Amino acid sequence: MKSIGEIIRELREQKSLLLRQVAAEIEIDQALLSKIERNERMPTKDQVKRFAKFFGKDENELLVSFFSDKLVYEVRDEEVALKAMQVAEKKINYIIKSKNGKS
Amino acid sequence: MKSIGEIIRELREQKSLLLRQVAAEIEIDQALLSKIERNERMPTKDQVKRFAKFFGKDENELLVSFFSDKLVYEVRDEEVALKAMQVAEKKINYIIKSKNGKS
DNA sequence: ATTTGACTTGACAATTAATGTCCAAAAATA
DNA sequence: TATTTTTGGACATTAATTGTCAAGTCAAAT
Repeated sequence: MKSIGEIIRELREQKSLLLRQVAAEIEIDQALLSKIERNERMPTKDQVKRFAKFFGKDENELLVSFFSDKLVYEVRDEEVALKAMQVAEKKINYIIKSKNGKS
Repeated sequence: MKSIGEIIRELREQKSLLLRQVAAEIEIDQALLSKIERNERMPTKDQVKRFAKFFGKDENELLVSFFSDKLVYEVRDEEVALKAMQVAEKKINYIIKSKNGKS
């Protein structure tokens, strides 16, 4: 249940790399990477893909962390957060069904 | 499983009101209301509250529709949409637990 | 104690995304 | 066809997010 930032930091530490080294690879400012790792800034989708590639991690796995963080962020301090999330899930399910199984 | 826009349109039609009449009450441009009803624009949270009050609907009920729409929108055409939503729900649950039951 | 290297912080700039407005065009209604 | 309602689209405005830079903190090493 880790945030995208925590995951990235762990991956970096596992490889004993410095912020500036990873930042250079991903082509972002090291201050920005620092903020991303501490969840002070969200990376972009494209950056997440680059992290996945660089660290040899499954892209979709990281994208799930990334998007779930964004979703949580959207309703973080709303009273109806959980309910909204549950309804959203149903809506997504419905959309997916319409897309595929027409029958 | 209706969108916030559809709900608002239905409420307006049930009362046989014109766009301009409701728009005036809510204090928004009627073109904007038209767009909101057709999901071409999202209302703001505050506008949703005003709709609820004006139509005599439960505020939280409308807010759930509103936020769930926003959540869906965030991941609408992502492959990992459903998975991300499920993980987000778990994260929300976790956050709620931390907030309350400290045990 | 000073220097060095890694990381963090904060103010600000730049970019991107969303909402809001106006007016003309379309559609519906009388 | 005249009138009224609704919609479309371009543009303005505002808000939110990401990105940058320079200075600051902290710890380890010397």
